[in-house]
Amino acid sequence: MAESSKRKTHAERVFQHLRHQTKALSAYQILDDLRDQGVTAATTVYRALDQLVASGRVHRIESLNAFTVCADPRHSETPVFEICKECGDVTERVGTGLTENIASLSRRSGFQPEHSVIETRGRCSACRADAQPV
Amino acid sequence: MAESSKRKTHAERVFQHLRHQTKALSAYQILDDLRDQGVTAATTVYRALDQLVASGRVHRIESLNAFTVCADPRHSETPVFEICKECGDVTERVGTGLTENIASLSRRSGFQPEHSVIETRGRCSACRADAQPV
DNA sequence: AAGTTAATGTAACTTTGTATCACTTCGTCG
DNA sequence: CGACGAAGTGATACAAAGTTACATTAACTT
Repeated sequence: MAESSKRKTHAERVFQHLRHQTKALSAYQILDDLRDQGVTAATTVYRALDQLVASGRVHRIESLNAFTVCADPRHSETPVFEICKECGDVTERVGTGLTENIASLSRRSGFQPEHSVIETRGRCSACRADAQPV
Repeated sequence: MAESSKRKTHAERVFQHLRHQTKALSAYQILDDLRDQGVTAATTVYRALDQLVASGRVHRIESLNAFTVCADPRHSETPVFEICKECGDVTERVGTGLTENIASLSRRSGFQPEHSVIETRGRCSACRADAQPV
């Protein structure tokens, strides 16, 4: 296997696995899914997730105790996660001015924000369409 | 005891206890604190918290797995919780237009929000003052 | 080859949350 | 009054989420 000298770490495997999901996965779910790729320890999964979150490639969804890939690691705006309570899909939205909104609130209260979490639960457009009355 | 026929439930004790805190408490912390008032089961604490959250008297802080009283159960705006990473105090702020902000984002994406969580981690004004350089 | 560091594993453990079933308390209604 | 049902509580066991401590292996350096 000459060409790809990239060492494949478990962190990379975790990332790749998350990329192919539309839902956020819990650490233990990831562990289960990756057992056949040689990931056997919860510790390892958590370490991988720590790195990935620290490097901004993955987000933790606090209200689900779960993880999902970052849609676009380049921007710095605080993202909003839309969590559909029917299908469970998680969608990241960015660039909404919410960061500034929170920051301005903080200016008033004297609080210095460093990291914000915005998660909203509801129904995604697909599920709304499905549930349309006759 | 004629006048107050109110039976004191554990839910009420949990609420009263939370009222006197500046930090959010975990369910098990509450359990420990209320043992001397006869609360002995985690189940009971969780049941109490379920009720209190459902009735809007208590909020769950997702990023802490902890609970705090609602500052003002009357309004319907989505609150922002400021969590100081130094002293741990949690402060609820309301009336910032964030609800509308998220709603307008949703209008674009077709998502129908029902409940939002906004939590921001940083330093409160008191801790900033303490840490002021010479 | 030896030494160092990064990656992984094992195992035990803590914290957080739920399920089940039993028991008590209390109001209500006949 | 007494039966009955609903609400409140507890004990126990368990499941899920997360951490700690320490050993081991793979890889990189010199």
